[in-house]
Amino acid sequence: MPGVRQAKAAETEAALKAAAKEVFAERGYLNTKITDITAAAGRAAGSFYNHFAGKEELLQALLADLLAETDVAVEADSEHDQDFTARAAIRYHVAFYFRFFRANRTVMVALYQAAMVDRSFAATLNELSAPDIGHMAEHLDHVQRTGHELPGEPLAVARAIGTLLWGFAHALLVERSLGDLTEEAAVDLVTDLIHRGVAGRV
Amino acid sequence: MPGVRQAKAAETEAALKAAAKEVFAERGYLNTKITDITAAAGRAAGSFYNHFAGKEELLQALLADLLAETDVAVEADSEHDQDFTARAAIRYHVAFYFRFFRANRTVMVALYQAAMVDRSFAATLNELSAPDIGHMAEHLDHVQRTGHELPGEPLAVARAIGTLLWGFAHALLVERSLGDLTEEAAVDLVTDLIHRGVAGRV
DNA sequence: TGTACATCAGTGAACGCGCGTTCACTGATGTAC
DNA sequence: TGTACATCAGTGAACGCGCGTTCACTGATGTAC
Repeated sequence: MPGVRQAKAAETEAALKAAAKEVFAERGYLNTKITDITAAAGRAAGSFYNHFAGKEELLQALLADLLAETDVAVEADSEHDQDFTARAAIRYHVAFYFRFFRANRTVMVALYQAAMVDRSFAATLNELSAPDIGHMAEHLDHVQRTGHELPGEPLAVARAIGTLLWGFAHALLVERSLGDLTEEAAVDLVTDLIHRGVAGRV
Repeated sequence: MPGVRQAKAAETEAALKAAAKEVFAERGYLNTKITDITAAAGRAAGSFYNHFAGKEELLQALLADLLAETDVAVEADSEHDQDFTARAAIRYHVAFYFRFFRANRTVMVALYQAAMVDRSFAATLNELSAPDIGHMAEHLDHVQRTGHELPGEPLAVARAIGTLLWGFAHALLVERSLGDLTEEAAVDLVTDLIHRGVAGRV
């Protein structure tokens, strides 16, 4: 049975990643020690370094996994209503964002925490959101060209929307500081805010 | 000259606080070592513990100072237009928030970073924003009672606005991820978003 | 198919760095008489 | 006003804990012949 070694090693690496996600979710990236991860994965401390140079590299691996999975989902999402004056089009985007955030919150929040301490992760986070922002800016540009008065430059408005989306998803799904608001209600609220803000009326 | 000791001690404490702010602003709360603070203040490491039990307590002292100063400013702010359907009323609030954030960003961001690592600071931050949110919720309640259709419950909308304000001020004044957008333009953009979102039209 | 050797993932005790925290000491300020 | 002693803020070297990281060792897998 050739490749048994490789398979075992891959298994250990996967176990470390899975354990890292668990323990990040539980106590946060910044509060997590290497030995917390290896313990949760049921491996010896030294084993970690067969796979990752440190906690940062592990996080980057988690991000790489996330991006690999997400490419597919974004592909499927590319066929959507372009007209940002239509509430349904905005809602679709907002719901997509919330779904993405919920599915990947552990890694997203870990990245965010890492960014507090390490400039390179801050840059990574910016790069991550850039395509989304650009995408929204295009939609907004179209809105503007069809005669609507935006509250600012398309790019600036897109950034504002990005901020609102992140902040709201974070408040709802991480801080849980939005009372008993359901995700549905949150999506509707954010959708309305954006829709009104963009299209200029109810 | 009685009280010279007290005065010297108070001076050292003030120097430590001032140095802490500097060094927090420079490299962030989480990346700051006790000895970074004492070095910046030109004191010996051991001196720190004559004044604070640790970095957390120092941060709480900075917060206490901030709150003491701010009480006055908020007092002066209490005479404002209550009608949140008026753009000017919203703009006043937004501008006030941005001014506050800019004046106190170092401590606010330090608190935010501390909250990533320490639940009790997360609670502190929530308590800090609670009055503001409540205040806005009242305004929104009034808007609702005068026949406007809000995008959600007043409290939920107030929280959304709080999220938007924090996120935008943070992006503009800390991350500097909003391009060359000026603070004026940012205030106008956020004002428009809120105004349209709340009042339902331009 | 079997034997001998090489390679490698995993182990966990040990090492050592960084940094928070302590503490014996100093010199100045305060108090008692 | 002066002297003797007490108190206290500040000092910085030393201590020690926590944790990341290493490394000699083990046992299993792979390779050569």
